[in-house]
Amino acid sequence: MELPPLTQRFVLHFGEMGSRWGINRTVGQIYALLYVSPQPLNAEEICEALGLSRSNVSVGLKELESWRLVRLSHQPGDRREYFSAPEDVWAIFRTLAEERRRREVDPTLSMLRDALLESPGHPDDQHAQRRMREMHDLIELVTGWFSDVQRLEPETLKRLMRMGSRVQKVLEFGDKVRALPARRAAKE
Amino acid sequence: MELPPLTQRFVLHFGEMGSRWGINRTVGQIYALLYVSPQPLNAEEICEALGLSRSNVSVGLKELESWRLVRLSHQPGDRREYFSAPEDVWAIFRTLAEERRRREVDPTLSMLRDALLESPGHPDDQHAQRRMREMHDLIELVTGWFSDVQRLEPETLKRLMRMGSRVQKVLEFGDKVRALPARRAAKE
DNA sequence: TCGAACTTTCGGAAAGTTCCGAAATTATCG
DNA sequence: CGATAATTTCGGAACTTTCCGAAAGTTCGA
Repeated sequence: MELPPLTQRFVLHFGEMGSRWGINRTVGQIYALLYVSPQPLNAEEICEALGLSRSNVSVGLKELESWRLVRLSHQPGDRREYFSAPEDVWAIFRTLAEERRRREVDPTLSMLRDALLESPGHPDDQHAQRRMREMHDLIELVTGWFSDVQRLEPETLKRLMRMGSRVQKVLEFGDKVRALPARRAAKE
Repeated sequence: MELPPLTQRFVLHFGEMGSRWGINRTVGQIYALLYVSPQPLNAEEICEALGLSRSNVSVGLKELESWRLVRLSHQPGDRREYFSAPEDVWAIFRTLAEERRRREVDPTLSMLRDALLESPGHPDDQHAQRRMREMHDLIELVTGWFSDVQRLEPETLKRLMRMGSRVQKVLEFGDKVRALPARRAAKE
């Protein structure tokens, strides 16, 4: 691997972090490289740059595709596939959040939904079910809110985030102004 | 393992998910058990309930402690340690978010900060650094906002989340009302 | 301070993951 | 329809993680 120094540091760091992110070192390195690369790269170039075997890179790219984190493109008069990360870092963030949700929370949510339909006989299971309901409600609230917010324009989202906890003020204020039954929030 | 059926399903599910969450099966099962258990459990009881070795449970509990996800308690006249999950599922959620941030994003943020102080010589590194800045700014914005919001009361937070994307409206509204230099947001 | 009750650490077997090179497969061009 | 370039799959070696039982360490009452 002979990359310019900053790029190298970035790539190696992502490789190390890979395990914590639930992807492996190779996949982390590949994505880091694509992310900072000024132009799309083909598989061979990735092997070259990172000192990985061709097959390993192939599998790594498939993995990244399954995360919807890479874009494919072609160069005229060249039938190799070229890979790149999306330009917009917010798009990457959103995809990551969506995929993580799909893999890490949806299965649990559906398991909880099923469990809540049962009528437990054992008293311990009755308590367990109450706990599951608490967890279920929290997850629904958080993920539902997340997908709402994800539909906002990046600019709106940025503005919202920069407000931080000052939203609270606005919220209270808004409440007072439109304290009319017709405009009340749906649930609760 | 002979747990009542609902509890059993919950425990097994968390075990399976464990790998996706970055903890292992055993740790997932232990936490699931503590979460639904009507009272604190000692290590021996956990072994018993889940059919795990004593040492394995010991390590698993240490792991959960390092995540700050378990509470320790004692029974009068019994010097074994009793473990439980916090009552409040929001507290669990917050701890999880904080720890994940600490482990999964802070190291990257600090690596990026360092990288942004350099003056890259290679042109590819100059591009790389621009990309790193984009990533850095996004992470700072998101995590900063997160820690702001985390300081809100759970009730306020719930209200905020139930509003979903309607916040946008309130935001625009608030903007119009207090369109005075003195109250402008700090950054932009 | 001794010993019983707990807890943790250690060493290694079993299981799982990563990653390579070779072989097989697929796609594209003449 | 081959020939050839590109990609994917396969089999197995190297490495890592998980998890047990045994040994060592800690804590606390008598």
